[in-house]
Amino acid sequence: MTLAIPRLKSCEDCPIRYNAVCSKCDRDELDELEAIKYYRSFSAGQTIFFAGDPLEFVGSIVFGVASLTRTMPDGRVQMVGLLLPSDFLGRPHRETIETDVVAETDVMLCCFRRKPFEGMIEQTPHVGQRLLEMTLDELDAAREWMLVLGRKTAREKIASLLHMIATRMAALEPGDGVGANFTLPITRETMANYLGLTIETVSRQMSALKKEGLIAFEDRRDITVPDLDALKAETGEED
Amino acid sequence: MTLAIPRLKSCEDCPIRYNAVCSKCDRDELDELEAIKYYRSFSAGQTIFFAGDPLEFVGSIVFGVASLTRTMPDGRVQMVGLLLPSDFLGRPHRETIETDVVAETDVMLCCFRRKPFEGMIEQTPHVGQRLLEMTLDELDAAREWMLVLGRKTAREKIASLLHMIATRMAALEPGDGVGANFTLPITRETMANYLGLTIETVSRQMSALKKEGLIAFEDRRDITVPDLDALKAETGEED
DNA sequence: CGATTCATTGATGTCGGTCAAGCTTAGTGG
DNA sequence: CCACTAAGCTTGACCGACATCAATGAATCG
Repeated sequence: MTLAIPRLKSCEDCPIRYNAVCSKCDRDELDELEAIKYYRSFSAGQTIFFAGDPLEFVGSIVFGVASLTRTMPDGRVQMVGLLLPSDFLGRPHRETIETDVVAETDVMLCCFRRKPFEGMIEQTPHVGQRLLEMTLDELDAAREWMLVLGRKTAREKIASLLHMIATRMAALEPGDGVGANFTLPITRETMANYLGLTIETVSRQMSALKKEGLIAFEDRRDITVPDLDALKAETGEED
Repeated sequence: MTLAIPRLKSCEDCPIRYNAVCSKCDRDELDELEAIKYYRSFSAGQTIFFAGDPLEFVGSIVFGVASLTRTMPDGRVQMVGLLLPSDFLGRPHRETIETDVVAETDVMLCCFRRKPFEGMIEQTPHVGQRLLEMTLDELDAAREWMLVLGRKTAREKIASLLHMIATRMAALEPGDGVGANFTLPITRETMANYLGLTIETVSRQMSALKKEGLIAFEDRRDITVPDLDALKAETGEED
């Protein structure tokens, strides 16, 4: 598969200019970043990093979706993060990465070699500050997800995932505010790995939600949520 | 209950001077921090913050153990973080806190009012840099925990928790490197809330591990692990 | 048009939850 | 000092939600 890489002439044209790790940078700082950045593309299914790999670059998701997963020696898999456009990939000050990183769709990354980027964290305050904000947000999201994994039923887990994706997708391209339409960027297996379930349970709960009219889909990937609040009520987090 | 608050004359005497958010600060930066810091103590069982409270201060655990928990409307509880000495409490740039924070043991905090502290993050680079490191470490830990919650059996969960506590406690006061002795800072109920289990299951698995000699305890709180590697083997993360 | 991957659905099994009873320990007051 | 209480823990009996095993269907691709 070949990937059309949009030619981004400069950071000013970049779709994630005002959300990514560079969003607080002024003109000068951006020039510095621009000097060390390069783009890389991955097609759906490709592994970007294997757990244990030396972490040669960090960067931002420009478009596409990537997942972070951990695998146990006996093969059990748990997804521990889902990276959408503008999310940051990698861990400054660490020599290796401890999760697999997989492109769930075609992905384009804006990469920085790790060492020079670490230098920039020390020297250009706005990079470090933004990265701190983003990391704190991700920590909040991870803790939210711990509640999902530890205490929710299969049905609530599915509803939570669908609601989260619908909400995050909607933030990228807003709809009418009541319902939502989106293309699931992940397979049933990936959903199962995210939710700590089996694919059979995911399938059954999707069918149940469909039968009850909370979601609709024909081809398993294009999901319609007629009423986001009704779906939210199934997540177990409403009063 | 009254709490003996050790009089810490200055940061130089502080037990967490070289681990906490202040650890990279030089003399001048430390003076600035010292000007806005104050100590607060909480006795075991006290709630430090309720979810939704305005976040007036942030700070470091000087001694003791605190937990972060989320509660669902119907009462289900999931612990999402365990703070040991030197860990950071609070979220800069957020007006409210979204988890309950409870002192599991007597706790002493080194507090900074949030607003001035946020100013310091912008102006004294070593505070922000250290906080970024610590937040990235916490994110790694949260992701590790997602694997525990999503994919491990009850037995593996218990072994993982005991191994984690034993290891972290040992780092604070090292033993012989093979076994470990420690006082569980949390009740069975808190363990259950951390692991996404019920207290009955925790109790059963503790009894099972005890019967098999992997752990030993008389009074439910003082745990002996004769062989940390043997316990590790029960976590499911060994080859 | 097979071959392959992904998803759905059904039948059965099991791990951990629920319900319930009893035990241990610590604290309180007579 | 001992009775009384309450909180925390343990253990057993039973049950149900989700996993496992298995068969079939739908979509994609060479």
